[in-house]
Amino acid sequence: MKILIVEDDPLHRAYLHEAVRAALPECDSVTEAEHGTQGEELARQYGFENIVLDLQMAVRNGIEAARTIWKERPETRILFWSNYSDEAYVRGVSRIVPDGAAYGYVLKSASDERLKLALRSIFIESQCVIDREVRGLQQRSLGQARGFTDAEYEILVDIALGLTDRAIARRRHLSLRSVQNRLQQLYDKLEVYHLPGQEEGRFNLRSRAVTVAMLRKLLNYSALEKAESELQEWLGRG
Amino acid sequence: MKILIVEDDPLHRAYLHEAVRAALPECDSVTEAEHGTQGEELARQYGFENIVLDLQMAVRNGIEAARTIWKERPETRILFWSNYSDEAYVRGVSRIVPDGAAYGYVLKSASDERLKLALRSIFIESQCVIDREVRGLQQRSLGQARGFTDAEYEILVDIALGLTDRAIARRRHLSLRSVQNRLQQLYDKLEVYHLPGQEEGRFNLRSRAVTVAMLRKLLNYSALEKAESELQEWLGRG
DNA sequence: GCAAACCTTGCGGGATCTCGCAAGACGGAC
DNA sequence: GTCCGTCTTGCGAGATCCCGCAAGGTTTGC
Repeated sequence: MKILIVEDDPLHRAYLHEAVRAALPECDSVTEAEHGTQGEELARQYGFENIVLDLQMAVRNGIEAARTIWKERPETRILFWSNYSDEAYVRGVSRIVPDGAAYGYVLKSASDERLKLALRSIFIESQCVIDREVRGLQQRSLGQARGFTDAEYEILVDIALGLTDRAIARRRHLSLRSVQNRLQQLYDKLEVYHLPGQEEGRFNLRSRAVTVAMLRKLLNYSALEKAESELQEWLGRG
Repeated sequence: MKILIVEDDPLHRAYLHEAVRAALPECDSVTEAEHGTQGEELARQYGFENIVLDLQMAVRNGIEAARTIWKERPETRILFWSNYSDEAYVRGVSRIVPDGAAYGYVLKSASDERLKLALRSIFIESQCVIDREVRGLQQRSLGQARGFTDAEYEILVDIALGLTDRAIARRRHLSLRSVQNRLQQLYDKLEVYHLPGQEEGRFNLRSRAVTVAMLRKLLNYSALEKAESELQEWLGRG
């Protein structure tokens, strides 16, 4: 059995290497990659079926890497190992998981024991292992109950990018009024209406919504980055 | 000589501990704290004069911790050890350094050798050691040349928080038109006017400015968080 | 077939934002 | 003193945003 580790930070990489060795004695080869792009190349070149992948990487995002890896080989087993349980990441991951693929999501704050268990479950048993804390988010995120619809998330991203109502309408093939409707819906859910302490005076809803979303971790830097590059692409075609 | 290490991540904490031991044989006691609050308490309780401080921490930000530590004891020597060289962090740090205090800023990506050198320079020689990459930012950030004025940064934060022009005017004791002037200035510097590919159509400048600032790392999550709590405080006094 | 819930769209009005034009205040350079 | 650059402020116009009201369409369940 061969395992590929893709992780930015040398310390974490070494730790992972050690953990894999300890948890999986049946593993006879551990390879390390220092960023997403290198990870993709190694995965393609040597056809790794078991990958441990960091989500936050400077050069190439874990989500981006996973997307291309899974596109070329959907049965690859991937364990995501991440610092945070931001909704933006969780949503990103669950968007790209192929049907029936075995994957896992473990936080870096997890104990050695949890990590070991996850490694064995995924790579030996092909089971999905999702960290408790992340699981909670996933439910809300996908189950719509109290969480965000795709439509709402989409428009949140659009205003975050700085698109006008008109531009959003063109991009999403909607009328102006529909865009504004969705915006109201978003504002409702984010509860951005009145300033907390004050009686009179309100926020600029559009900007406030984005910031509240960031503070609540519905949106984060890498989600913005991804959205921005998608926007650029759309503009190019537009 | 006693040294306090304040760092979230157990791996990095252990690495730092090791590095301190190796670089400073004259150091006879190394203490570890797991987050900012604990770091503050330990610093206060035992009067540490030499502290290695992580900037990104979940519980209490390194910048916040440093602020209170320096308030109580301005001659404390602090080495900031950080993942990123975001302008938001650099600006945050240089805002709170007391006059004449010895401090350092080293990136986590630095080599063992660089870290060791920095440790000795700061804690033994009381010299300031700023990482190359960070230094560049600092020049631009403070020297105004091509960088951002305090006024511009301030208004950037205000619109990021979702304040209206009127609210900003009240908060900063300016007229409406002055606020709008500063906004135009900000928009100029961030170059948010026309969509790149397109001929017609524009951005929503207000939202776009915030996102561009985030993408350029003039603003980041922890800066937003801090600004939000300051806003809440201001609203409370209202 | 009908009702209820949801989404989409149009219209219109009031608030807000963006910004050109222009006048005054202040400080530094000569 | 005088000139110049920077910052502040007022006025006003046009664009955009926020949103109530209301009509039509689709889906779901009875």
